[in-house]
Amino acid sequence: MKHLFSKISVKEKEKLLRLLETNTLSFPKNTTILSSTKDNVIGIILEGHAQITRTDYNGNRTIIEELNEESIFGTVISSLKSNEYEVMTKEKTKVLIIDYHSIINYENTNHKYYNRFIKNLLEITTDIIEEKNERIEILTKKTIRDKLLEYFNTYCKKHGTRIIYLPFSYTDLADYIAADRSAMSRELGYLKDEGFIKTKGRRISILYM
Amino acid sequence: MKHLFSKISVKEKEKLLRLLETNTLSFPKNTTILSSTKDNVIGIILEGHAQITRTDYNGNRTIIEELNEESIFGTVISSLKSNEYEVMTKEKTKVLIIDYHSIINYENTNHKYYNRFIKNLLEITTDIIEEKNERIEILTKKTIRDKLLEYFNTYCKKHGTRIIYLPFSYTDLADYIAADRSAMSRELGYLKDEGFIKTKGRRISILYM
DNA sequence: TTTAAAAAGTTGCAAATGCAACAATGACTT
DNA sequence: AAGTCATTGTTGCATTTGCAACTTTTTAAA
Repeated sequence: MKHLFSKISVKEKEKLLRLLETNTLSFPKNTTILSSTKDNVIGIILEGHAQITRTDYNGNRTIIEELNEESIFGTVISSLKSNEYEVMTKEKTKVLIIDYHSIINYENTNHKYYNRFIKNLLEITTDIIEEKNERIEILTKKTIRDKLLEYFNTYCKKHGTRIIYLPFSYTDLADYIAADRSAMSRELGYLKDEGFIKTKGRRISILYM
Repeated sequence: MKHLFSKISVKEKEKLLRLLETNTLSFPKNTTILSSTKDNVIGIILEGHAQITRTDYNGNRTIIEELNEESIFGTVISSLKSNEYEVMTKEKTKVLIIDYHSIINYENTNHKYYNRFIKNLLEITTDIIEEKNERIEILTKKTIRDKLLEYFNTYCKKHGTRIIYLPFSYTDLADYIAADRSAMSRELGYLKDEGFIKTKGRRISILYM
């Protein structure tokens, strides 16, 4: 992921943060940083570790995203508007919060670093769109098998490989493709039986084609 | 949708387009403008009318998006990278194509209108992310009923109303929520029977709570 | 090393859905 | 007004999937 402050010096960064509506906040472990804000904000993890989680009406909590140092999150980026989502610290965490409107409404176009910042943000948002498109492509497939194959294809194309190292657990994969975990497990079993894939832990080898 | 050239004068716009790698192209009716480009480009319809379509392996073509004057499309925005997609003119159409990398790599930060352009583009991309998030929210629901209800809720919240005027056909809605059209039709029937909604053509009234 | 807690695999079964085929309605054209 | 084409509604049936409940395996913690 591109960085919000790339090509901006530490001094310029400090100036920039003074121009915008920002807050540097520290949170203890297991605290909610953000939940369903109407305000559009962008947050950056300065130190520590947090997670975006979702709690559905059954009370099941799933982890949507891991946030480590330099990770970016926010209402502009994720769908934090729904009250099912929250950003929660997993350890003592320092966060920089920037009001999105103060970014957009700031009008002095002479500040080089401000313009660079906007451009960095643009690059990040286009990357995010690409990720979302990939996921939508998967989610619109009608069977679990097709969802899995689409996931495998996208992964392999991107990494130029036939061996997949899942970046998360199978439980998370089931969430990602919006399928029941046990049903997905069953489907993976079929794919193995039919000789399309081979797995060892979170390593999946693609054998077809 | 925000406009790519808002707050940029006609003269500035012309200067800008000379700075960037752009092409103004005219296409006759029923011609393919773009299909699965490796290049990242942004296109703007200057005159005419086109459609983003998708043709699946069965040969079924669906319309993904209507493009009218000032509409923006492109590999950065839609998932045009898959060869299932293409942008096709429905009448004689004039298009402005801008190379995405020439936008990002241009480094002279003194041009006010260039910076404004980047900012406009940023606003557009964040809007797009929001749209994609909404769709993902729908697509991750496990039943057609839940998908429909999520669609209704999002629509109503956004428009502040209990009456929905579908912006497209039921056939398209089925595509949007990734469900079989007849199965969706059946589910809408149940929702009517149970008194949750009432429909008249493409107007849907929400009766529950 | 033991213990606890996640994660992953398995399976029967009921429910939801896709598919196919066709009827009905509505919109548009000549 | 007739005819064509797209959209919408309907229904039987086979398939897929979610769900629940339980086992096995893996990982992390004490």
